[in-house]
Amino acid sequence: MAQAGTVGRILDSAEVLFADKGFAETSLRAITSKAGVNLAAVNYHFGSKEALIQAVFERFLNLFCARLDGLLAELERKPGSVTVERLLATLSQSAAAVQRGDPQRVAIFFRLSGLAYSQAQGHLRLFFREHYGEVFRRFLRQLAVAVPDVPPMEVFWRVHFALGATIFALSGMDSLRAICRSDFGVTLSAQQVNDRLLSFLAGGIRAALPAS
Amino acid sequence: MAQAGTVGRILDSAEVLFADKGFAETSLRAITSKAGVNLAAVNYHFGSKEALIQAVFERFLNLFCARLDGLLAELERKPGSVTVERLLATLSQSAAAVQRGDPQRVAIFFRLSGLAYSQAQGHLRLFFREHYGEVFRRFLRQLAVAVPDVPPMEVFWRVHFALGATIFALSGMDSLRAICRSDFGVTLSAQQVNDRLLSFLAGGIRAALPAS
DNA sequence: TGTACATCAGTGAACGCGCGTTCACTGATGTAC
DNA sequence: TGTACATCAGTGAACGCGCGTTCACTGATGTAC
Repeated sequence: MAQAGTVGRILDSAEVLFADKGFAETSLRAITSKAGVNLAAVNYHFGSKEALIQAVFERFLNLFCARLDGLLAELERKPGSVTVERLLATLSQSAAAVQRGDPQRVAIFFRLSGLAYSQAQGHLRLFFREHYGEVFRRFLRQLAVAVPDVPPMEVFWRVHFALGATIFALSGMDSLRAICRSDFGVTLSAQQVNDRLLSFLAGGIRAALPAS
Repeated sequence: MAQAGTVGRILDSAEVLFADKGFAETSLRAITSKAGVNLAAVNYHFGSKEALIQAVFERFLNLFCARLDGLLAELERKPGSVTVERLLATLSQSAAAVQRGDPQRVAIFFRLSGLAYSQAQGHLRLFFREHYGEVFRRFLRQLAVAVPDVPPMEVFWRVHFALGATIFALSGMDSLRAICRSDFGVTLSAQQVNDRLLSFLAGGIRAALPAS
């Protein structure tokens, strides 16, 4: 992450600053000075700030989706044994593929996802659906098989609820861990938070259906 | 919402525009021209843009917390009968108190909450904990009683997971309902989405504890 | 091997624009004597 | 009742600043003949 070329250094700096402050609040000047490159280099290599934001996401999502795709293919080869827990663990592992040496990058990934979701209703959401909708539907299909008592449409909703809980919890994980430490005197590791989250999600996905 | 004074008209316009585009992306010029007031009026009445953002939240949170406080006090008078479902319904009702005639305002409230959470790690989070931490802890206490099998620290985490699912789902509700309609041919009402969310949350809060 | 030209990463300085904020001012209403 | 002054909501125009973007330029490397 240090000796990369100009393009790589811009991406490295941009993802950290974006995750920290948000897209609008991070200027190209901040990014390029952190990266040690010329201000004009962003527009030279990426074309615009918006395109840079997209490129930052692309680097994360390509790693994540490639891993997820591979793991889902593996699971498809042994049907019947696929449980909710195993599918959730699959997502966990895919997110870990994003690390590239720096464990902090998983947190950055989730903070960026949270930002992308709440801001920028437009271009990023579209970009996501276009490039990664296929993997997502593949995951949904397997999950529907794992919980045969829950109709597909209910699975759809519950996955989105779960997505919200995940992004929200993991993007604010550091503050939550600090509060937990001061309120309960217990210091949880990231892994322990993750285990708790997965239990919660599995419980939600398998919950009793609402009376209709 | 039409014939209010300058201060009210500014707040009304600001909350809609902030919810739609985010804080940084909404200019005071956009707010004041929508409100039909002079640009300088924001700084005259509120002091700064940041103070305006805080005032927008204050108006929502005062309504929400007043209602929640009242309902929790009622529940405390009849202990023993307090269930997870009833506590979640209490939150639902409190959120509805925010409407003030316009049903859209609940969605605005949640979109703003989502924005506040992911952006602006600083002043808003602090403001929230300072002014509304007491009601929040009161709610946590009652919830811990309702699920005696789940230790308080686990309740803490699960409530934050639930908060994430809620803010995420409700702030993006319109898009999710559109996807649901196109993928499953079913049009759900806001109330139906809400019922599904509450089932999911109850399942998550009552889930089996992770193996430690 | 030498020369002319093309390509391309990167640069430094400037551009115009929209932003939040400020300031001197107006006009209406209230208060003191 | 009349006059002088204070208060306050609101205004119009301008301020300086930081922003994303552009542009003419440099210097190194590759290619053609």
